[in-house]
Amino acid sequence: MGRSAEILQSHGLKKTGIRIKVIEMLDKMPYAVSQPELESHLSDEADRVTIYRTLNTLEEKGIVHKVIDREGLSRFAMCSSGCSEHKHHDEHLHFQCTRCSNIYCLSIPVEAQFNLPQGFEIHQMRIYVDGICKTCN
Amino acid sequence: MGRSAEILQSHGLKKTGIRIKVIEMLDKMPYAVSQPELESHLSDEADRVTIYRTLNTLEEKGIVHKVIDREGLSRFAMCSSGCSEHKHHDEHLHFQCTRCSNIYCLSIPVEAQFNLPQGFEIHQMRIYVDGICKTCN
DNA sequence: TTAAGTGCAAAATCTTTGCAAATGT
DNA sequence: ACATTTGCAAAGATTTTGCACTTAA
Repeated sequence: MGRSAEILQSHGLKKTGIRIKVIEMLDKMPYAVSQPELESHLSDEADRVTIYRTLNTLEEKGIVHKVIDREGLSRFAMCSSGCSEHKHHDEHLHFQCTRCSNIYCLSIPVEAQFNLPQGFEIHQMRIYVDGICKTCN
Repeated sequence: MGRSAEILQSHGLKKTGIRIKVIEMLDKMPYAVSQPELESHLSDEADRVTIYRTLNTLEEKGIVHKVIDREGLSRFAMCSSGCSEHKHHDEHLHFQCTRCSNIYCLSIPVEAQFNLPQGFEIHQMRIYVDGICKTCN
């Protein structure tokens, strides 16, 4: 059984053709993929609505995570280990290239320091970096 | 002449009623305001389309800046000094409350350290913090 | 006076929902 | 067999565009 099928099975999801193809694509891509990108790769095999539903399901189960880009559009990437159904461990750094717009989820250690004003309580931090990616550079 | 009118004049924009009202509202609010919020405050005085166009114009001129929230929706806040027509100095910290969803643009010093992989070049960093704001706490 | 701004209608995107048909287990 | 998933159509939500009318300078 392939890695995609294993992932689905271990999360209690049916191993359908579309889910496997979506996971395989996200697994292969070094950056977060938008729904339109997925759609154009799967256009003859899957309906747009099914792709939306697949992505939502995979996100709910902690298999992929959604990254909102600079423009407010959703992009999806495989979760690193540490995500589960109800908690996304999503403290890595998101790098969006200003040239190709691709978002790379970089698993690098980040240290950040700041003092929130009185009364503010932090739960989670998300860091976005804009710049030029290794492919465009 | 009021502060809003002065801002418009100094950026070479006509001082229209709607623009003044939008700036006054953003100026008053301690957090970033969404288009729907503005719309409900101005519904009898301005068309939805005009609000969109006003916000875009003000953003282009460096008067307000747009913050994309967790859900990918746009919210707008007055720019701190340091923004100009072509460059938004937007390195402050964005705090979004998980309870009321309001986004506070906090002008506090932030120190962040990380090493990007070879070939990645940073231009700008954006930090988003999720948690509980001072009003909900 | 006249270039810019506004309102209305309509379109373009992106995303979700309802329901019947198809599919995985 | 049966609950889940899929496809299609339709609706929602957000944002943009076209064009005639209005307004600030």
